[in-house]
Amino acid sequence: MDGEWSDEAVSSPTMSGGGEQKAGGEGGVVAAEDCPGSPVSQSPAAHRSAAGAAASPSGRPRRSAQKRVVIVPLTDVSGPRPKGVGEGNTPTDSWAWRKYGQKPIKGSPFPRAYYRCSSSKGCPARKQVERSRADPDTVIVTYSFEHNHSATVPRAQNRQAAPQKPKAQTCSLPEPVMESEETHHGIPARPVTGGGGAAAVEVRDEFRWLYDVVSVTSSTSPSDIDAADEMQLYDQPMFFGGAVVDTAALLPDEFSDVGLGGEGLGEEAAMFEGLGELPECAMVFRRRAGDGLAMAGGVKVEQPAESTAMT
DNA sequence: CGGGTTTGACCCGCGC
DNA sequence: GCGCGGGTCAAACCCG
Repeated sequence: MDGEWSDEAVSSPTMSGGGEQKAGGEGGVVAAEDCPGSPVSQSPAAHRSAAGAAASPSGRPRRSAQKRVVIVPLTDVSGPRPKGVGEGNTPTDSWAWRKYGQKPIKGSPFPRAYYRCSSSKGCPARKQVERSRADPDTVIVTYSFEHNHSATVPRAQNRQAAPQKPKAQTCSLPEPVMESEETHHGIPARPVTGGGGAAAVEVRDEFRWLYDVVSVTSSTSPSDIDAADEMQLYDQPMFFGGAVVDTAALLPDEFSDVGLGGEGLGEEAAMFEGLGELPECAMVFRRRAGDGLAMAGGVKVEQPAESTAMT
């Protein structure tokens, strides 16, 4: 149902059985799941053992941590990466992410990349980036654990992250981003102002590696994309022009059943509270909720039953 | 020199 | 008990 594949939902068999979720059709969507008051683990991923142990005893240990799922339309984020963007991520937000692994996921043509917060040594914050198999145009970013440090990283620190990755791999990508895709998703690249730019950029960076994959499948004029991308990401307030979709949409068909167009602002509100680590996203949510942007450039926040319950 | 990315291998948990 | 899949760590390489 609801598509909460994160947290425990992830472990649900649905996910595995899921086939391709036809995303609600929207693409730009950002869903975030805030965990109930889960205390941010101190160092869940510190060690594999820790990870295993940290996890829940009965459910999925490794993935059981609280997770926030953010779905972003590749188009929005997808950018040929102008140039100083890193491959995996850039802390466009206040944190710096370091890629520590990438693995192909069964059933998904796209690999999943794993990132850890490099802003702080002991920061347990983790993030997983993968393209939605249902909507290759969208990227699913799953945030796990919260940062145990202030998001305010001195620009100096960010600086390294921002300009980081010039790697040549980028050159191989023809740039998959297609403007049409936006339309395709129904996402008119909404400029959701609000400082969400960071998020967008962040996503874009992460997608870099995704682009590779995308490029293989589809190709578009890099120039156009580039321009468009920059415009969207830079000229505009930068945000995922995404529409609000339910996580379910991105999830396998099974999840697509959901239809929450925007139910609950209350949930979002609650989630915002827990979005300490996702300031940008939080803003977006708020915007959507308050302005009613809803699918336009909003973000859908999906919370686990627990969260909802607590709310 | 430091930081980050990439790739491979290893380990853990779950399902059958 | 075995197999599969997922997640993380470690080593090597590259770039700034």
